[in-house]
Amino acid sequence: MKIDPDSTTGLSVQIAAAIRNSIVEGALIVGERLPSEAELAEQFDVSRSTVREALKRLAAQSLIKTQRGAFGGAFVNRMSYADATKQLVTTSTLLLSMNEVSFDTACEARFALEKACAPMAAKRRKPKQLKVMRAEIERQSVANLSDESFCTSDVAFHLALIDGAQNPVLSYQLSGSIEAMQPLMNMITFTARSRAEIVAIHTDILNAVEAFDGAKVSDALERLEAYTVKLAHTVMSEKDKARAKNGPSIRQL
Amino acid sequence: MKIDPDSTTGLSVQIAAAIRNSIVEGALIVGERLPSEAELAEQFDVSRSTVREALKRLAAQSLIKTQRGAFGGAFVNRMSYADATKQLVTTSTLLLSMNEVSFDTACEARFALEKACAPMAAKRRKPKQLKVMRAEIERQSVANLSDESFCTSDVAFHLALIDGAQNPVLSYQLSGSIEAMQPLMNMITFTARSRAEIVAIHTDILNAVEAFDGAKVSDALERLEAYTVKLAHTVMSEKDKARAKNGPSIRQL
DNA sequence: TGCAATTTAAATGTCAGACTTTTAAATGTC
DNA sequence: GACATTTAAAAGTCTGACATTTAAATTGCA
Repeated sequence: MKIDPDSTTGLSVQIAAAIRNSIVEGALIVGERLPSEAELAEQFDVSRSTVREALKRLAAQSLIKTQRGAFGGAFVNRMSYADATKQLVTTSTLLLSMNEVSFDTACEARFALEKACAPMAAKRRKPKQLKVMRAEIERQSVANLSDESFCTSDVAFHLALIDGAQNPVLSYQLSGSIEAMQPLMNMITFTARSRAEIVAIHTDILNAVEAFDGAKVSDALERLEAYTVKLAHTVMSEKDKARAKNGPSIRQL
Repeated sequence: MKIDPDSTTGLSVQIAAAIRNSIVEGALIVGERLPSEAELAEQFDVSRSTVREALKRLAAQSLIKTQRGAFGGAFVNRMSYADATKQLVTTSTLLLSMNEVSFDTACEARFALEKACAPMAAKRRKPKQLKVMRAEIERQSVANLSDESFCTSDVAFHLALIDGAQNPVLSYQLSGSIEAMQPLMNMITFTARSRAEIVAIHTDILNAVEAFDGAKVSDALERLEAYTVKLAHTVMSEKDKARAKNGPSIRQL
């Protein structure tokens, strides 16, 4: 673990990279305690603040966790599915919101992945997933639900569906593309009619999953994708019309 | 953007969260310059070092980039696909290496996603992707190639395949699951025979993609998955035997 | 002896202030 | 006008101090 004080890259960046490598390569294993900040400062021949900045970088990536007090310090963190999902959602959300990704492209990716998951989910689903899906459909049917709550429930429904595949890696990967789309979905105002349509398709999915019928799930997902895209286009073209009347917008989809 | 000095969570964590929210919610837009560290310190009523630690956390997530010198400062970063992919690969790699995820589970997830992508790739692929795939097959056929180089080329081949779908979001998502598996694949020693088998399947994929035949691509991917799993099991059971002779191992797959 | 309260020491967290380096704009010079 | 110099703003780094937290060690008491 050596760093170059004359490099143009900052010292704290180099130190973070050095420690990150040690973790990825297995030289530092889960739960292991790193040397104290003071010791690291001496080892790398930098000040304690520089070491701290490096450690904060690693903490932001969930690579380490710090604990205060005697016998505290920085410990290599076991990356949990929850940690990883949080990271993935933040990254994906920003990627989508900052890169003029069209709604259609994001939607296509999301449903392509979900459809890949559907047959497995239909085959392996447990009562637990059916229960969650049913509960979310109930919630979505409530009349006075806000658009945002509707979207949140929608996300929960689909996460339950993919959980049915009983593959945590798949759940992790998919949760990224599904949750990251929520800000985009939140832009849509759901009329009572469109909600009824979506709930109907969700019900089809639930029934198909319950019947272990993967093909039917895929079919329903395809319909849902088509309907979602159509809905988004309608909403967006209406907003376009409003924009044309009210002058240039501040931000576009 | 307010923080609570009496909270148990650290000040730099709170400040990072506050700024992150401003970015995610759109209050700070891409390219915008944050106040200088000194100004932020005054605004939040903390020391400059605390502000710096907060900024380093955000920089580690590619949310901001800092520039030195006059008219420098911290700027909201446009999350690029490259940035996002790097984050995703780091996270996924650690998730897989630290959580006793079975090879089969990771492999299943990876191929499920890739199969989802295959029909689209077959339909839309451009000469560019064919060219890359062909070049990588060439590389994989070289006799004296190291196992690691073989794996690297394997990754490049599959990335080219999914690029064929012409959906950058999909490419981003998939690159995570494919690249993150590389450390697991690197544990396998590829015999000349197994390499020949893999190259043969890759060639089938290339030909099917060239012929716009999505079904054939999916079929080939299924064979590749089965073969990969079989190969991994063979290697692992042999390592198990070696372990049984040589005593307990330090790390298991 | 056994347990509860207290002390202690080792860490991280925070602060304050100084100095270094980088960088672009402003200024000066030919 | 083109080029060199100065300047000022900002991040990067260093030093040293103090605050806070925490678990272990010690002490005190029954």
